[in-house]
Amino acid sequence: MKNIRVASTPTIKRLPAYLHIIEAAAREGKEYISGTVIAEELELEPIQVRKDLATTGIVGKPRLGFPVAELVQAINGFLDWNTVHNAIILGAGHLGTALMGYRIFPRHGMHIVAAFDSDTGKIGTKINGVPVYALPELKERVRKLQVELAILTVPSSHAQQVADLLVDCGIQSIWNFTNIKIKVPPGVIVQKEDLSSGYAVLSVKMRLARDAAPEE
Amino acid sequence: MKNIRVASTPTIKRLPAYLHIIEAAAREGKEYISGTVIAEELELEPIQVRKDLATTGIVGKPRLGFPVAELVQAINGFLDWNTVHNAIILGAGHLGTALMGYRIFPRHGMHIVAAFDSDTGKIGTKINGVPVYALPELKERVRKLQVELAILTVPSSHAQQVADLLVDCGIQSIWNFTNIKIKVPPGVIVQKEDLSSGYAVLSVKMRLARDAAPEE
DNA sequence: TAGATTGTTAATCGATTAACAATC
DNA sequence: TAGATTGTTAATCGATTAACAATC
Repeated sequence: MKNIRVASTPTIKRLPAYLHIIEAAAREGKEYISGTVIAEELELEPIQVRKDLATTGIVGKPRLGFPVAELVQAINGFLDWNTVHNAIILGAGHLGTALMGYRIFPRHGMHIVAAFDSDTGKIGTKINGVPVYALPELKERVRKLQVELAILTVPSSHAQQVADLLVDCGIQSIWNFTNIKIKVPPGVIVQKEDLSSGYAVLSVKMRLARDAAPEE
Repeated sequence: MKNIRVASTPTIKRLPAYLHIIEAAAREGKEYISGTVIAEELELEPIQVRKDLATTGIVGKPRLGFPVAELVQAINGFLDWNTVHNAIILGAGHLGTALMGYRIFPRHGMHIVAAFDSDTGKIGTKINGVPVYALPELKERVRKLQVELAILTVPSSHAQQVADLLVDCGIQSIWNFTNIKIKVPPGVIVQKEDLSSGYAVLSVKMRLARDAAPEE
């Protein structure tokens, strides 16, 4: 299990898309899948897919491609998606609720075991089977439930404040869905899910398309 | 208005974060902001901020920094966030509802003017002030409301089918929140918001942190 | 003035792409 | 066998970073 290589961030970001396709192939009973086929599906270059898959350590067979079952195992292993990680949601609004309902997360080892909100109407209820607690209970619940990851879906105005709380509770990893760059002590992992970035890229593409083909 | 430069995708993705900070500076009444200050706030290199800001065409003053008001205008102009774009939501579930409630979108020119869903319980109602229609009405509404952008928040299993519908209605830009790579004709812009990618990066970071500091 | 910050040009770094022998 | 696909090594491309003169 020690022959796990390093991979660049762009490579890591592409792995889930590969996994998605490879798992579909597995369900269809295919034994091998070629980098060429994956590349076509995702509109990537075959060489890029091969290079990326090389980081999993799985060797393919010329003419046939890569062994499907091994690849699924290796990618899941590389991403650590075979291990269970308990997570909590901070902010049981629509976004938080949407994430609680995502079926893929538990399939990738992420189990949302609790949500926290300041709305007394929600506290004590269950959303999608996930119990909603009040914030003062955070520390104890985190300890008891062995929470490793906190998902931040509170309003931006509360983001830093809640992040501070999380850090205080010993949370080491935060998935930040707010548009605030939160400040945390060194060592705490923060992954920012940046809607604005995506929208910016989209906006520029739309502007360029409009500029290219002016009026109708 | 023609001195808009090109910018790389990484640069475009950083611009909203810059804008966020610069607008805060504007609210505080600051006339100038230096690249150094922005860099510190975002934990980036000052040289990178300067390079990025150079694409806006705004020239800074040594010692002082960049003129705040001009930067705000230039970045918004570059991102085309001063122009109104009508958008629709496909799939009025929790994620769709969350997006309808985002206050930042209208501030960046994006107005969600309608939502579409197959749930008869939702059709005819308003969510966050946005009317929910049935899918068969799509074509007519798109035309009447002059919709430019469609936001795809349907279940993955329906993603391609709904995307086909959108293309058929003449939609040129799709913001895809499903984990499916949808197929569209050339010319149609698709921006994929990829939760799995973010989760993959986070997972690997967590694994590496764990491997680095083994057991406790 | 002194010195922090800009803008530009050059150097470095890293990711993508190309080329091609090896091979199932 | 023939040929599509792999894996490796090298070339290219593009983004980041460094260096530094110009300047407010």
